[in-house]
Amino acid sequence: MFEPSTLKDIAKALGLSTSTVSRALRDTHEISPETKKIVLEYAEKINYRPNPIALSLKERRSKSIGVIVSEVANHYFSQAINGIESIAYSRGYHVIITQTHESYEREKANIQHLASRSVDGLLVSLSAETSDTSYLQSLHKRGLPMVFFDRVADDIETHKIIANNEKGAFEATEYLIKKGCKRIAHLTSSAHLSISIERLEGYKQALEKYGLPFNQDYVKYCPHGGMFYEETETAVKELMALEEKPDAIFIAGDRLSIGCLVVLKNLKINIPEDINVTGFSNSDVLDLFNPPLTSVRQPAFEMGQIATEKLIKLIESKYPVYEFEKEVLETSLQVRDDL
Amino acid sequence: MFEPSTLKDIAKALGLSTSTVSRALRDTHEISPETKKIVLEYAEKINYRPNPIALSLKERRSKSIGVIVSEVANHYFSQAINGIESIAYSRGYHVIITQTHESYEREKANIQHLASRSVDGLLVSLSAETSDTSYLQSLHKRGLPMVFFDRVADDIETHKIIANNEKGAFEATEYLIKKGCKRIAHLTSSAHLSISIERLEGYKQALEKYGLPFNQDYVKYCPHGGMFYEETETAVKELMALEEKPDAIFIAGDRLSIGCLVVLKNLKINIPEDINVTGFSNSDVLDLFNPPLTSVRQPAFEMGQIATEKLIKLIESKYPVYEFEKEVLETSLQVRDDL
DNA sequence: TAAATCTATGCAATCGTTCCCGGCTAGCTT
DNA sequence: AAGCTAGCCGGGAACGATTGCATAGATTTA
Repeated sequence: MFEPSTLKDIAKALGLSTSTVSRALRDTHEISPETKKIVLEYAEKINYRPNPIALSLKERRSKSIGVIVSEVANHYFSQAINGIESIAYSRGYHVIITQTHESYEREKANIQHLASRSVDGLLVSLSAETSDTSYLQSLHKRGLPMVFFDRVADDIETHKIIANNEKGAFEATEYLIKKGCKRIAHLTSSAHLSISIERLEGYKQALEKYGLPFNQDYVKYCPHGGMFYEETETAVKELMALEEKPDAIFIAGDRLSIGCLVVLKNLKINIPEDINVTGFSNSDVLDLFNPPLTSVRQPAFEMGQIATEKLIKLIESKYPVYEFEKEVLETSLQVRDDL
Repeated sequence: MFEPSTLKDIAKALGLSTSTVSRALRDTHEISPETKKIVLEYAEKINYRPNPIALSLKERRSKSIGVIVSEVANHYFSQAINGIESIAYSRGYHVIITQTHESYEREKANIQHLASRSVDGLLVSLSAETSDTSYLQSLHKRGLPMVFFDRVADDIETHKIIANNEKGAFEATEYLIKKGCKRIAHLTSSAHLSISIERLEGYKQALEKYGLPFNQDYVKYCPHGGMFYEETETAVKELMALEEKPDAIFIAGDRLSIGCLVVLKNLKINIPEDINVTGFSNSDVLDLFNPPLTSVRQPAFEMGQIATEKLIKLIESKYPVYEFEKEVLETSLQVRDDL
């Protein structure tokens, strides 16, 4: 079943050699116009398509890039993926998407699977659980091109595309402060993630600017990025059990933001009466939420595009690249006040 | 850069032939235990991994399956993809996801790209725009295994996994009727999609059972599945411009349901005062919406799993398969009343 | 003791494609 | 007329892995 035609088939049918057929199809100058015409017409007729696997073997590249994200069911990542695809397909590259579900083990397995399947490069956003990136290091040292986006590994020298997390976090916290909140908690993903560190920093800076004290008890981490309901629930409960209950929460991630709203609803904690909330999210439908959630939005699509462009440039570079850039894109605060 | 080691490298280093090395690694009985040990240890040391591309060329299969959905940023599809991955990876298959964004052209391009990249099989959910499936037909005739899920092509003989759309639609409509609605509109995707036809049928049956008249003006199609805001907006506006305004809308899809809520909000049409709404959706956070949306939920994860199992069975079958099944899974009505 | 069997290994073809190299036949130059 | 070049084409190696067959030496058997 399903036996695609090969060069050899054409050669046999036309009484030519495979090399002639190959050259005719690739439009080399050393094939006579008549032969070319015959070959092209026959190839068209039997709908010949070169076998990409054979090509990959010969060219030692697969024209495909691997993408590692925590999950596609995340507004930020699904938008970033659209950006990635838009560039990749226009440049003739395949996109293979894998999900870590915030698990280090799955991340490692997926990436090694991709690398051994000969993807030409990797677009990586680390999982929440990942703190050890040595396996990535070794792939990188062996010359596999990779570009990080969103959640980057600081100890690997390559291109990185991130949002201005500090400023985004600053603005979100400032927004809460200007609404009159005094005790602002911070719910975030795992502590070693680059985005967690940067967003925490922005949060701290806003507190400092407005003369509010920083209280470590107000910072709650979710090592699994809120993949389990219980994780988020515990964090919220701990916050609400504090002697000095927070009057606001700034949330550092897309999944976490929505997860936190669910928890608050289930715990019958009302927004904004009992507590104010704002967070990072790229969801388009936050307006529909009750109450609407003011959010920090990242330029996900553009981040995906830029990361892919840089990756393809790395892949197609004739010489090893040693100059790497960290591109920082601005976020935007989407104010949704329940007036 | 990045030159993985090959059988030849090992053979040369150890003074053996590639065939011996190959056999030693595959643990054939005809290699002496000592040789095996030496080869295995050396392979381990240099971290040898067989080149999957060379293997694909030889075995004439790639151990990868292609998935075609409208978009991953859709709760139904992202859950289905998780189901697909869970089975595929456990069976050693790669998953390549492509998005059509409801466009026929992109669907065709993606599928032909996948087929020419030698995926071993296809998991297909048709785009809203697709009515001509002849290009799929021809691939199928040439022997490429494929399984449809959710949005199926009736004229292609293969396995199909769908939800009980008729019953789901019936229950949703019935729910609206029991709430007292008399003029129930139906907002749906493009008319030729299998799910549209089945859901319309369930809607009609509910109307009939409860003695309500069927009015064609109350049925609005979105040929692009609501990919553009304007498309949904126009449909809703047309409904609300009718002489006998509907007092409820039953919506036939995930994206459409959420899109419709956004439109209603922007048009300042209030739920449930001005109109009642219910629809198909697999979103986990509908509870957070204002007002909450009662929805029909499909067993997306299971559908993905079953489709993948059947596809792999097709792929690995030694003989051509002519007996195909249509598996129908039950939906569940998630009642969310704003009491 | 010679033949048969067995063990351990190497050779070479194969998958589909590209490309280097070399050969042949014109036609052109001197 | 002999040599040269250009145009056109085929042969075969290579990419990395598997595998049927051949073959070497060692061992067993009649």
